[in-house]
Amino acid sequence: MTTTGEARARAERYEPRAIEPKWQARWAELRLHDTDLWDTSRERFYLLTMYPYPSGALHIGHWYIVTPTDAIARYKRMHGLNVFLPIGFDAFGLPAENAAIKNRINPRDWTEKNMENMRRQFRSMGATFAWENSLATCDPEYYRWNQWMFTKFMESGLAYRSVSPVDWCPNDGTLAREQVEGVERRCWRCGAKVEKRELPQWYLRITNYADELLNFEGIDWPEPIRIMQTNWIGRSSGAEVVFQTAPSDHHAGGEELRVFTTRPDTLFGATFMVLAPEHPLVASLTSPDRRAEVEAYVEAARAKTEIDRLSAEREKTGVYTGGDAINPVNGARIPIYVADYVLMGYGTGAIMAVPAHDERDFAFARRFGLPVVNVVMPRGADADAELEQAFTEHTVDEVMVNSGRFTGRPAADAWHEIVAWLRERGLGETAVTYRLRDWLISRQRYWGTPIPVIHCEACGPVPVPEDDLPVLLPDAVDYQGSGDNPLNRDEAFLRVDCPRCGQPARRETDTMDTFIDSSWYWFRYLSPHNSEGPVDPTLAEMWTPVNQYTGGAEHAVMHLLYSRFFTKAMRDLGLINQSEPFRRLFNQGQILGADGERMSKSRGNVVDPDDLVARHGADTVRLFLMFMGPWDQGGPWSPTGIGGVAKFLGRVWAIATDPRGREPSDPNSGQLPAGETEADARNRMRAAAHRTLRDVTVDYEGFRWNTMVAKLMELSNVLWRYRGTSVAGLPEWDEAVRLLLLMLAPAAPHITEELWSRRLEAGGEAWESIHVQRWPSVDESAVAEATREIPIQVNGRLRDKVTVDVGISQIELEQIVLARDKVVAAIGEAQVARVIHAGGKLVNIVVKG
RNA sequence: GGCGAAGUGGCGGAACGGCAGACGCGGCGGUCUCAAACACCGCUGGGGGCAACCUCGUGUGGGUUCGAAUCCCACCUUCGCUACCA
Repeated sequence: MTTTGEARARAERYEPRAIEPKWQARWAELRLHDTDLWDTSRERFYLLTMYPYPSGALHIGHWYIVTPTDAIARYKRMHGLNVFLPIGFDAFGLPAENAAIKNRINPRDWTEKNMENMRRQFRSMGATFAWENSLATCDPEYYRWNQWMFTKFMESGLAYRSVSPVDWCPNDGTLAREQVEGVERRCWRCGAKVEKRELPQWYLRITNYADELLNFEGIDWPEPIRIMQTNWIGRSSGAEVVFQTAPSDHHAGGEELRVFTTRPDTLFGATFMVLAPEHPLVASLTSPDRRAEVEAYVEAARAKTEIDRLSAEREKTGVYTGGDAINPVNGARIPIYVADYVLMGYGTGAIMAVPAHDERDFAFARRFGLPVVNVVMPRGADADAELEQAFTEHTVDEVMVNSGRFTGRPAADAWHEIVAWLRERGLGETAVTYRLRDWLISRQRYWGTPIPVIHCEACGPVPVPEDDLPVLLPDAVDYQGSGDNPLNRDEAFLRVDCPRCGQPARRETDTMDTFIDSSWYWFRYLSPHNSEGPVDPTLAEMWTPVNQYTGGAEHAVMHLLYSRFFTKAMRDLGLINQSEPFRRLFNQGQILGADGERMSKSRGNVVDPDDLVARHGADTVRLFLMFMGPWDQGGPWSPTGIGGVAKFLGRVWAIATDPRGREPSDPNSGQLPAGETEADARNRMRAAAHRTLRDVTVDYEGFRWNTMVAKLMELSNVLWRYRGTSVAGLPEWDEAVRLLLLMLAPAAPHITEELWSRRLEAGGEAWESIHVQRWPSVDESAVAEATREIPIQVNGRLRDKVTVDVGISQIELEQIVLARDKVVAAIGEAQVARVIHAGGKLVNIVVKG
């Protein structure tokens, strides 16, 4: 018998550091992953993963997204598809600028350096990106097309400038609405409390596409994302109703006051009205004796941050303006209040308040002692009962009360009848309102795409002519140690003549939200250096929509919604002719820090993949991330268990390189399992390999990596048991090893390539990468089984098992089953009522008594 | 408050109408070693039994079914998103 030391000296061990860089270099040299986009001979597959922000280094979360995406690419290539898997950098944005201010360096240098490091890291994981098609959004070659499209949008009216209250972060300037987070109303980037400011800003009319964005036909996206987008767009249908202001000492009256309501059936119950503090009619409605109070309230509301406005247990506040309105259905004179629970940005910024049937109005009425009039009640209820809370049910069996001519009508019908009545008199109409607002894209920051506009005193804002694009972002900037946009001080940048009238004018200094960049980048990957236009129409037609997109769900109502909008807007510019960007979307889960919190430098819980790779090798890290759990789940990072994956690869290595090796410390090593013949073993290996292939293929298709890896582990365990025995090295063994390597190749590309090349060498064959091999096909005859073990239940409880021929008839099976000792014992004195044969998989005997 | 997802061994998780706990970690016992690490072999949901086996078990309570972790109803808990949207 050999000693362990001798055995080890003989068998070469798996050493990832020795093989991974070698193959990465070889793949790059052979340009194995650059895609020939013009190849029409094969089916195309555009696989896209969300491009990263060049923060400096990849963290384990990037690996968690990219590793399986890369495995999909490799798997699809093995099916003969022409796969395009590009990567680039979301290279504009605040961290670069903040780093620049702090360290007094140029954001461009900082960004370039980070991208270089991250490219190295991507290569170290063996990712098969098409680097030839890479892009960085801070490159003028890229952002000039942001500008070009912006000017087109200006021409078509899709981009516009407007002065309105915007969310303002003291550090980061203006924010889009979805960049303000949580109850606390904090900035998504820096966490500062967000205020409201009144500023002239640029917007894109995403609301024009609200209805189209609600339609998800033809795209296969996760239900939760579709729901989130649907809720975010927030379509609600109701009616717009015109009230008139009532004349009084200080106000002439007769002015239209429009409100939006989803409950026109409750119109008779409107006992007061409420205007948002910003509403234009507030000033003229306010009576002299109330002016001081109203102005103070409006001023306070403006100064308040949203947090304050929402805090205090949502206690309702407000003041009476001294003005009144006339309810169009019954002529009632009702008071008009100002209150900040009504928002200027939604509907018309004014509401009719129906305290009996709206919780907020009810609370307000209670607080201010305003009348509550019931107008919709359950059939048979007391019409004038005093309500404890607002009655908001609106099902089928409510009837109208206190509603003039409509009293007694079913509430469901009255909804339409009242709208019809209003329509006839020109006092109202059905209307649809959206929660979605136009997209605020101005940012008072330097490191972004300059908005290509020139402000001329005579001509107003004028788009920069196409021939003058791009408006280059000046590289030499002086921050003077402040967060101010340095473009505001850059005279060379600012001074320009008006392209329309030639008079001296001034450039716009705001830059674009970086979500503009990411709203069309996948088109640009197809022709990143194209100087004719943003997209190459032929390539776009060939390759888009993207077949599969992978990335985090946190972008549900930001990037993923903007991208859909942009695709439609680009379609309407005639650039492309498709309406959706991503045919299929998969949202992987998020890897959290070991503490269960989101990974961040400030928390100090970031996991560095370089360390892990240095210790275990890229293949082990890749496989471990895939093995952790379902891909859409994510979870807290824990490295315990990575040793199990390393052990698995070590065994694969030993199986492939040393089939005759034995385990010195195992006395049974080299022996077939007790009672098993060589023929049994050969069948078993073959069956195991082909069953694994059948099942693993399904897992690959469904991105179920954890079970995929588990099944490959099972197959390796079968082979491990036979290693060193008389069947090791026989054709069945050899076939099983071959299949194991092929199935593992997309997930663990380096070790499989190494072992594959050794096989070819040993067999005297010329080298050909494992990654260009065809995915094997299942031999059904190997999978088929002659006998089957049938579990036997009595009244649903497992009592016995029996192995029978697969083709056995139910009658025969029943005879065998009922004769089994354990079954007889379990039945006892009882009577057999029924015998259930569950598809030949199980027998259940139902007994009574 | 609203919308959504999820609750299974000590842990990550399999199974998604038909043998609960695949696969792996950890733990326990053993082989090898001067020793440690590595590697290897065996056991490992709880309770009972020398054993074959019995019994209880998938957040809680009901229901449907021959049979429920899986389907239905109610509740509890956790995590995401949202937040006075008229």
